[in-house]
Amino acid sequence: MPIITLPDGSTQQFDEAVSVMQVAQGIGEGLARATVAGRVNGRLVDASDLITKDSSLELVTMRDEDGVNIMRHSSAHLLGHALKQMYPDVKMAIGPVVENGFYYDIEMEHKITPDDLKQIEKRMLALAKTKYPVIKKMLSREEAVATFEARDEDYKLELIRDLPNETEFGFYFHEEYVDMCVGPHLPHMGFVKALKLTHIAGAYWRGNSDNTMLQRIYGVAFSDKQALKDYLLMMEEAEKRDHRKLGKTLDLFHLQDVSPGMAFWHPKGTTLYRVVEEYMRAQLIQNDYEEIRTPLIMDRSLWEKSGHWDKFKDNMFTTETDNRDYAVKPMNCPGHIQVFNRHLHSYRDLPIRIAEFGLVHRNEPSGTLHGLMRVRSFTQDDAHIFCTEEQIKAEVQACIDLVFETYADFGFDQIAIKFSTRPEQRVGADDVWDMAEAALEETLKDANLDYVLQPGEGAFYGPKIEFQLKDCIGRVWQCGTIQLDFSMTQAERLNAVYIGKDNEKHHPVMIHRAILGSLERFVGILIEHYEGKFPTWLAPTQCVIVSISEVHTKYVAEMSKNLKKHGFRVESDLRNEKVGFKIREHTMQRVPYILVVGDQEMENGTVNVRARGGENLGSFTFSELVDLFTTDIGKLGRVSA
RNA sequence: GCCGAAAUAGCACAACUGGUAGUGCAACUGAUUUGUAAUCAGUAGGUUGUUGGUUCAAGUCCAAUUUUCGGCACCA
Repeated sequence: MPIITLPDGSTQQFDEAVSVMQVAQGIGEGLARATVAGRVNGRLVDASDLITKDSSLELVTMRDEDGVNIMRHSSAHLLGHALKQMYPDVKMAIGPVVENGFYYDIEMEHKITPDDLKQIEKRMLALAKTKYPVIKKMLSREEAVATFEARDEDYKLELIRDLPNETEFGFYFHEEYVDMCVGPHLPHMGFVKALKLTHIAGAYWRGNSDNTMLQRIYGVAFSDKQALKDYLLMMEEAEKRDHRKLGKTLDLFHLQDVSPGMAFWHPKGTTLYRVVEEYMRAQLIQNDYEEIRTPLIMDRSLWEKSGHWDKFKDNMFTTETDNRDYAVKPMNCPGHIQVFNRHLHSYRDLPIRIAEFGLVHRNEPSGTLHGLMRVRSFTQDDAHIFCTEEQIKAEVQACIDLVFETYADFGFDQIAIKFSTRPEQRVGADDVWDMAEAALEETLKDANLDYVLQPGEGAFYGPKIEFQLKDCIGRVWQCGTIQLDFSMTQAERLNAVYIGKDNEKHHPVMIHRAILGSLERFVGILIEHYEGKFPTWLAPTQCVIVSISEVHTKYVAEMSKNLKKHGFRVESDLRNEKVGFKIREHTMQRVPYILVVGDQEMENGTVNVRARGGENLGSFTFSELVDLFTTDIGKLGRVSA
């Protein structure tokens, strides 16, 4: 005799077990039609599921994000339904929900083409339009196995085998198609209205590169057609921000197949890169770091000793001369320890913070390269802090503060934090790892920061905190990192030493830290973040002086010279073109300020200022102009002053 | 590295089933001396990523290779 409590606090009593849908029908026909699933005592269940005891119940509709995700999940089944009709030999693997949609991994002879995708999508929508009911049945292990054996679903059978303790399996029947799933799913397919298959890709079975490669079909699905349209429009807008595209149109950098994964920086891109680097250099000085430079190529034995060779030799560039093997540095830490060890240190010297804009090379697998985001040659704003165990927390805290301050100056406030612990392949004893992990985690907790734990994802020498930023279409890129390392400084590794209070030799703790991470990647993210409309302090060209006719040439030259004296990045446009034409070009190049100079301005000793975005700020004298620029540049990229 | 797709002038793209590689913008030259998102006219520009093959004939078909794109795996 279940008593059901609804979200408004009202209760309903039933004589016997009742399904979610029946309760919905009792409340109203319209609500029943809209019901996708139920949330019973906080747990999502199918609309057909029976409630047997006293429970709270919320009806889940497509207005609920959970409802939309259920529809997405059922859309994956729908994809299976359509595929099986069109390609009877297809074997289904897994089909989960992802952000905005779903995918299904499948195996079959025929390689799906983009054209096929359209046909499959058409079939899916036609099937959905019939609003056929989805019927759920719980099957015993034997029945489940028999069902999939009859259908040659090898992958599904493997999934069942891997759940040895499970006695019952949820099966969802979509007309002649059947899929196994914990659910919940739609009561009928009429809820699927706004769906698009987006792309095909390869994916390893169970995410393991030793396994077969399957075909993965990605799709997106939304509650209604407008939401789908909005999403597709948003993706189009996002593509316009792509740093690879803007890198070309704004003449910032290019990539060329003579050097895959290594950027050629053009003058404008170099300026942008340099401003970022100089900002970081100023931060180093403020925060008591010492900047150094170390060799690009070092003897292989050093990398063997550090442990990098063992783990990463396949990804290291090497060279050989005079019968010696060298490796191009993939990290800066071994070099920094050489500089630390140039003389004996006292405990009084610690912490010692050694920084380098370190150019590193990593032979990343060819398939991973991606514009400036994943490259083979990049500069890290790297630093290593040598300190005592007592100093760890204060130093890590200072690093975290610096990360947030720096990101804020660049206009980022959405930052995800990950905390990664010991991996399987690692150096160092477990009690040392215990200590290192505890130190990092405590600092995160003390700072009241939300973070996601990633067990087993740490570096081979220590646990790490990672700071991640999103690119324009939601891909997440790691930028900053703070890693704790008790191993590299030990005698059997690179043997960094200081003399303690006890007059004995000790090995310092080393904190590896980078704020921006890879300068290349960070610049790429900046390009996308600002859509190339950089705040004035970053803009490669801060203003262009545009002459109206030839008679103004000299005045423009003088104005340009004076602005450059103040350190502004100025270009002049003296071309024999109409003003409208010149303004159009510089606007498209996203220059923050266009200064127009004609007879009037020359007479009054002023310039007419047009701000990016088209606003005319009016006439400015030279000193007013300097004030305007100085104030603007001083704001850096901060969202609020 | 794996799966799939793509590569044509500086850029964006075209060239039906194999039959003389085009268009727009940019560039260059000339005219125009111009007031806030495109002045007009002309000129030049390509061994169709590379190598090999099929064919009377290849941008187009086949093979290899390089790079790029979308994912997957990887990411010190």
